[in-house]
Amino acid sequence: MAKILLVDGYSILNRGFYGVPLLSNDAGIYTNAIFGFLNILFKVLEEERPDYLTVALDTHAPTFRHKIFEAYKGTRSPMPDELKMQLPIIREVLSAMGILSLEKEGYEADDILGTLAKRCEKEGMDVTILSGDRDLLQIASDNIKISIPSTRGNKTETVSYRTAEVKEKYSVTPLEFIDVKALQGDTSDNIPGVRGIGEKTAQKLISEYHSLEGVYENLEALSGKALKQNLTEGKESAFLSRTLATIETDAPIEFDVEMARIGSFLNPASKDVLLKYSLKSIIERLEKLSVGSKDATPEVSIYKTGFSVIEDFNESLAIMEAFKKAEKAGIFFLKGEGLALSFGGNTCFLRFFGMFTEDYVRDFCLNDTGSHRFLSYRIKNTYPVLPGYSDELEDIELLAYLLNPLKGDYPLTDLCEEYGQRYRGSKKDLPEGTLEYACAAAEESVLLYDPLIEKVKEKNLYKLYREMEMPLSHVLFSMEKAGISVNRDELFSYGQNLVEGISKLETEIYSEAGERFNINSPKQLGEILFGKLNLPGGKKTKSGYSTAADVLEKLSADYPIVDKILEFRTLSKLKSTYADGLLNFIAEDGKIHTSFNQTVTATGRISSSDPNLQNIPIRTELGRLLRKVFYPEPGYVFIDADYSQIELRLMAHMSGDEDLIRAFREGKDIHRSTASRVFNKPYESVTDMDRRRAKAVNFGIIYGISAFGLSKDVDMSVSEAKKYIEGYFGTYPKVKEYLDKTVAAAKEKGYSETLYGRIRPIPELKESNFMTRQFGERVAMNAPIQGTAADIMKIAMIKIHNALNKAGLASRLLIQVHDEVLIETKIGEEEKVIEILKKEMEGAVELSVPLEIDIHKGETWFDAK
DNA sequence: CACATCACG
DNA sequence: ACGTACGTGATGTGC
Repeated sequence: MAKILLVDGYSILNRGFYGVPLLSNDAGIYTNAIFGFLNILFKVLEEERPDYLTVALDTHAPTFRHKIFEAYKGTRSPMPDELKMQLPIIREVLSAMGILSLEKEGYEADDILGTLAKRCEKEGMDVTILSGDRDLLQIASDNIKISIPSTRGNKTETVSYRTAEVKEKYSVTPLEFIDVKALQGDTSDNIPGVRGIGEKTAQKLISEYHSLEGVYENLEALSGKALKQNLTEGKESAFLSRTLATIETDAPIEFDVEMARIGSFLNPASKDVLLKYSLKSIIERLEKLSVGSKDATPEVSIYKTGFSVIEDFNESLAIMEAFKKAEKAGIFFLKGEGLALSFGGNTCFLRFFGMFTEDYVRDFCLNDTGSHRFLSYRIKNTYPVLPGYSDELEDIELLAYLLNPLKGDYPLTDLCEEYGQRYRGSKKDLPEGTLEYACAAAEESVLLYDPLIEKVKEKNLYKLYREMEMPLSHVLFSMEKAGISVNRDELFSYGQNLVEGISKLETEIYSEAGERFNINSPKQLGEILFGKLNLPGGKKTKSGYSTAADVLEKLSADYPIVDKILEFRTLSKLKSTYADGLLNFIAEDGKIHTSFNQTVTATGRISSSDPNLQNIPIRTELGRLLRKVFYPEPGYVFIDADYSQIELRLMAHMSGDEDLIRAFREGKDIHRSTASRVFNKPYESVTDMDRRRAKAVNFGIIYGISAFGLSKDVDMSVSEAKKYIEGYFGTYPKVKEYLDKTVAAAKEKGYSETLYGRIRPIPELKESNFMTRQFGERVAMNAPIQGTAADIMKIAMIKIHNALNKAGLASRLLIQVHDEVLIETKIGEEEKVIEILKKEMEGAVELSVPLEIDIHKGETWFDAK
């Protein structure tokens, strides 16, 4: 049964004040009441182990009940200043500790407690009210327990009352207790009662007659003249007192029990606050505090796989301690669930519960991890519980990726099979995201680390791993966590604006086709265009006609329907993938947090998914407008930096071609320069057409040249394209030489290599199929270029991240798009950020050609490009 | 689940 | 004679 602890804030604070000698911190602020309050609270938390906790406070305005009693003012004894000054502090402390506190103008804390208690009881919860006085006894029931602390010496004991205990002690029911108070009065609560009637008499009368009405109906039967007279004179006061004494149980309080769920009391904020008030001993106590219900699940459960799940605070802490001391241990964090640890041959899952939370683990369990190796699988996802980055962290997935980047994914079962380790989940991989999977990941991180690291060292990939991929994983984590702000309304209306165009084109297409069909179906579209309408350019794919853009573009001039189809495609792409698609990814913080994948691409590039922020439109005007919905946080601007022609510069460097190198050193427009040399024209006389063709050739060179590909791109004949390529190689013979050499080396070694030793196996080179082998050759030419560019950007990102941190700047890396980075820049830090970008990107590596970047600043991503 | 298409570098 | 440019990820269709 779920359990809630409701605390009468000021009454416990009062208890604390009088129970603890006056203490003040260095600043002369008294904190003894806070100290006493927290100690009583923790004591009860440990005893009761509730799931939920709420503290009720009084506002300082007069309450409804007291307003009707005119003598309100002046009767309450003044609060000592030393206590009064602690009232705001308790709010600060509770808030920092993440404890829900409630107050409502016009209501006393009692009313809040009574209301919440009854409401929670109705929902089937077990309720404990912690209060310093007995007013709350009227709320007691079988499910509502009133706990009243009493401090004797150093010890705090609590006395608890449910219905039975109230009856036993006071001989009245909880409800009758109101009437007792109505007769007896309560000076501290400004309840007058009946003059001359004290506790004993009041109890006796109500236990006999059960109510004020009962007492007055039987007035004649009472013995004692004075008593009768007192009662008669005090009748009006008695009934008024009852109103005053009755605690409201239906106050209009907004309360969702989940707001009250107990989390981690100890976090950076609460630690700061507690230190500020010299309450260090509270921090120590919190570190040992064990709270949280154990009702719901057993402390330890064991899966068939043999992994155990721990849900006991003390045991979790003990395991964490042992874990920290282990020389080598596996760790795998499962968001919202807990974490799997594996060391000393044992693997278990510590489930988050109570105050054993993500924050708690990071800030207090793993704060000082010394020099122990923590091994993980995709450690980026475990960084949330790790306090910082160190060279002692390891990631077996990155190791496996470096050894063979072709796979794209690295399931634990595969790795186990490849490196001869047992896998507890039998042959099939355990379902991802489960506690068992997490355990297996932690365990296999330990088992697979040695064989993997050995292989990595053997293949000279260690430096790449240690100095590039591991530090980068931390940078990527930081980027993912930061996220990029998106204006939801603007994104939505961007999508709405597309709808009109889409439906207009739709009807036009239907009318020109003479029938309705699914334009998004290439199959149906092909039938209409090439079957029914008989357009030229028939079959192409195995499943029928090709309706790809390059095919349709050739027809668009002659057939208006084709142009409309192309526009329809553009618009529906923007709508479904970008407008609608991105809306689904806006998190509660108003940001999109993409995943930057580090083990996906064959070349060493990073990829982005869920959503992909590396393919946000830019090439067309309409698409580009989408970038206006990406904006920096208030007080920040975007600064975007992109490498200029990095791949061609690398081609110049790696081939060593003097003419190409010179062109870059002289700062020439590289496509124009290429055109000038290849077509034998003065630089100034190069036409746009010349330049466009040269640009296409340059791209071809990077992609692994083929005449057919080039001919398709620039719409010329294959033989013409061949001539262009020959012309290019004639002009830049070292490039030709380099490409030939690169392919030959790849054929011999079976893989290509970047400047930094990153390898890409190319099994296609050994295939008998000519086509496949050709493909392998293009890959062999492209991978070192694309891969080296990726390496350089990775180096730059690490340096940028570290430089920003080291300079103490608030600006941060948000997005990487292969040759571009986007920095959310704090206003005022622009110059420093630009300086860092220039230094770290252009200076990431020394080549025979300069590396240059273009920098743009803007209020949105649109403006920053 | 494969395929076609198209968004980016 | 073959029939392609390199690297990604998301969407919608249709088997």
